[in-house]
Amino acid sequence: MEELTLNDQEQRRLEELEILEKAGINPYPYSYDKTHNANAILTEFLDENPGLLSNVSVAGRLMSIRKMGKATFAHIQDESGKIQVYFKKDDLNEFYEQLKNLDIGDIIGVQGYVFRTRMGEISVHAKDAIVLCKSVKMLPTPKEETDETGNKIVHDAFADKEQRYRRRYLDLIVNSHIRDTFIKRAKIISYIRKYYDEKGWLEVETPILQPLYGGATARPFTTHHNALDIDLYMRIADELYLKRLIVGGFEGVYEISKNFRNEGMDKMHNPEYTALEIYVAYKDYNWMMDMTEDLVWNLVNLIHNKSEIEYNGAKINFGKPFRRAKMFDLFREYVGKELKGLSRDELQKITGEIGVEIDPKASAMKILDEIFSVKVQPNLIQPTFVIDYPVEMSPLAKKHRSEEGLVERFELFIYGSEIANAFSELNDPRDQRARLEEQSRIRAAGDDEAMTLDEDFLYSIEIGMPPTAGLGIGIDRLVMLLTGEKSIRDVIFFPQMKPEKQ
RNA sequence: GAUCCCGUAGCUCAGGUGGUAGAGCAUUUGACUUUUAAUCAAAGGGCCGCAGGUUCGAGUCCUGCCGGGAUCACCA
Repeated sequence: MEELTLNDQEQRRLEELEILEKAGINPYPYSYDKTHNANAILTEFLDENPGLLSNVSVAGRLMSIRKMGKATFAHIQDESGKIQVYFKKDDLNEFYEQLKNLDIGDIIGVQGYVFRTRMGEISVHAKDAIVLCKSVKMLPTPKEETDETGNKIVHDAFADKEQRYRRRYLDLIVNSHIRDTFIKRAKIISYIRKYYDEKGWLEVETPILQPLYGGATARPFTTHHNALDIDLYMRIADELYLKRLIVGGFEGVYEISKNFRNEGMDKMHNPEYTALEIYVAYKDYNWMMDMTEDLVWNLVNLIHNKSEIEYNGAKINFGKPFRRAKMFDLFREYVGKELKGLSRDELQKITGEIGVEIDPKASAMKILDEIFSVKVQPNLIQPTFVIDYPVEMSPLAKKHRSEEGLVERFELFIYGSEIANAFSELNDPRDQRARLEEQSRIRAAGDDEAMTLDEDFLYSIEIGMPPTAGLGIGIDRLVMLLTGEKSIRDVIFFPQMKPEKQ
């Protein structure tokens, strides 16, 4: 028990528990035969033929009780929704007496027939009922009202975000609509699996504990393996392992992986988050763009049954094809200047002119990145593939086939947020070694986010990787977009929170 | 990490210039055999986030700390 002292209501519930037991009732029985969920009853009931549901059993959590002497109405809530239950003293012997020992929050099973009340609500008339779990703590108790226009008004909603995140189970019980967000999340992930599996690509698992971390620029979590007495890092990306599998002969592999990044938290970042990465041999980034577009289009239609959605007041149209724009063209469009080929100092001068603040020590790459995120990115509301990045920004991407100084890379932006990142994967071992060595120099110069040099990965590239297209998608952000949620914490069941200190 | 705002009953919230802690819902008792934010009558329930300080007196003023939210910085 968290608290040593019980409040009066907790004490009372424990007393009720004992009363039930003394009456020979097990408040925690082992199973219950449930024939229907709440939603099934509501959809299957026919006023012309109520006999169809003359004997059903439902089970769920008591969410409201309205006692009227010798009759009692209650709502129980199961996974599918709520159903009203009607208890009539004459129809129930000892259970009606036990009703006074039940509270909101207890789980019960009810068997009886379905009917429509005078007030018009489809309800289960109880012939028998049983306690399935006695709750000994109070539940936050919102009340719902339906106004004349049919809108639901919730009173005293359990709205404290901190409590909602820390005690997600309460949030799920009481704010039942948030359940939908997580059901959609599960649908999205399972659709992605189906989409890839049907194409014959293999879902794989690669190490979360890695002796060297790589595949992205980010600070890792460090942990320690006792038997080996070595430090290990929790993965920041699975890219380097998935490419090893392509080297090994698989021609399409994907992983839906938890990545861990030791960085700040806010409504777009949780220290652990879910990424999808996929690598397909003999393909390039153009092909991957088509595939990404098709996948995202399908997901939007899966969730919304149409290809235009509204997010935070903005209409977003996923009609194919998505806009495709070269990075430096976007700079011309939104900054009004040609930034291609400019030196670091020239870029810095421009930041002053256009009012973008940068770290005075920032590299040319970082300055470009900063200008992009301040001046360009917020304008990319409609789905936009930004393509062809400077080589320095992308140490794992293949040099552009026709444009000097660029790589074949795209990122998909929607509502100003980066959803996907992909490239024609670099498979020239000489170039790959040179790029990672350059990263090591940057790292040695003090940028602890630059990539580490993974000799085994280089070895695998030296063995030879076929031409390959690779893609990463931030699943949490995609789910946010598709469910309309504004904070990553609302699409993760248990977001990271600071521990509460006494 | 920085700035601003917030923390009072199980939940949602009130508590001008400091003066014995409030409401609605929830809970308890009673009435009520088709109610629905059920209703009516009565009752119980609080380390006012934590710790200091100012004061005769602090929920209220000051300082520090803990937790949260928003914005910014880093990142996906």
